Amino acid sequence: MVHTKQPSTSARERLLAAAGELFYARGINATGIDAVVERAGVALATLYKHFGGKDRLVAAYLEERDDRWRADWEAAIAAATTRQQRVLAIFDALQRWWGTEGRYRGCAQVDAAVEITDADHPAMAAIIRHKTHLRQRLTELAREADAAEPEQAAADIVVIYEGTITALLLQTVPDPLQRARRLTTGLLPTDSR
Amino acid sequence: MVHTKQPSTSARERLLAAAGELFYARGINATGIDAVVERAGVALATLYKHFGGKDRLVAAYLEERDDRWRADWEAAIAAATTRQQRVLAIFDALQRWWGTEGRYRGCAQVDAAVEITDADHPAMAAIIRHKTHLRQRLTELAREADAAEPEQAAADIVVIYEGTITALLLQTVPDPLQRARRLTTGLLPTDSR
DNA sequence: CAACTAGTATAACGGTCGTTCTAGTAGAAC
DNA sequence: GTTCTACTAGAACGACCGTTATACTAGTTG
Repeated sequence: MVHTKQPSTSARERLLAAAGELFYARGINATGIDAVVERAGVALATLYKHFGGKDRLVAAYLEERDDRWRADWEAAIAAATTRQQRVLAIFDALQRWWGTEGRYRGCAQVDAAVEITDADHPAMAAIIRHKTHLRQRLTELAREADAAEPEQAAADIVVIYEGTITALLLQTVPDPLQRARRLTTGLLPTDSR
Repeated sequence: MVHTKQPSTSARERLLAAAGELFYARGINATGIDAVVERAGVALATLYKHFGGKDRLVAAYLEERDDRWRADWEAAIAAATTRQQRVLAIFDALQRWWGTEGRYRGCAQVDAAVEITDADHPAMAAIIRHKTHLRQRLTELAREADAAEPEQAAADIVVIYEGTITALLLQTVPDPLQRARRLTTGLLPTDSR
């Protein structure tokens, strides 16, 4: 049989897309390399050519997701009208992801941190990178919103943010996003507009 | 019921102890049944005799941990001096667990919810049971502390609590426990004692 | 004594895991 | 026209997975 059709997207992109769907939906450890390859419609050797192994594919999956998250978050920040709402925009972005995912499974980086126990795993760097940026960007936003202690406010918001994600995952609490916005608002000076 | 309590203490208990250590430290999916059996110093058939399979062993592991958590939490509540501090006692108990675990891996029930995707898994009931009790008990404590809306306060505290656990796991934030106590205190009326 | 119980040790089952290897094809570049 | 690149299909690997089965031991109990 002749297989002349050239794929519209590159093999690497389709591998990342397949890995993104399967790792997030079924978990990293429960998802075999064969399943990723099959969903991507790609040869097994191509995966090893591009990523060298499962561990590095997992790391790439987390970084790709981080990139997308940052873009969506920044979009939500840009759409906010007040400096206070720019801080709250993280929950707008979270709400969007929560509603968009086929079945919400929480933060991919946190999930990975739960599944991976080896500290030397290449995915660890991606997890730390994601959470470090989260805190730094929130600190900037809190400072712009005239928070008395921007670093402290940002750290508090991180706690609230992580709790919101878990609450959305477990469905243990009604309206966690609304709660998070209210709790966060209490940490910021009232908007001068 | 003819099946009265036999003095079969060691085998079952040692299986639960081994499962508790391995599942929590290495994750559920990454821990094989053989490793549990080996650590427990027990025959493989004994595991199947008592639990019928891995899924039910996982569920038993989560329930055993929930029992221990409740006991420690209640002890922390009993040790608190004011009604406000009785609400905050959940963070005393959390701090104790965080400091006691060899290596803290977050809430076992949340970790299990991340690893398990099948909604029919017997462990799901244990997870829901744990989180439901959490909210109900917090509601009682908030009511006793004269919170204006005990259910709402308890739900807020759950969000803060879950966020604290994730923050402790990822070490992404300084002093999450202190933060949680301060945020929670803001949700309660000042103590009249 | 005989039956039952709880436990032991060991082997085998079909299946999946991540990884490596061989061999081949289509198209672009030199 | 040959080489190079990106990809394909498929097989094989040793290891481990959860589960089941067989056969045996020791202590209790009727």
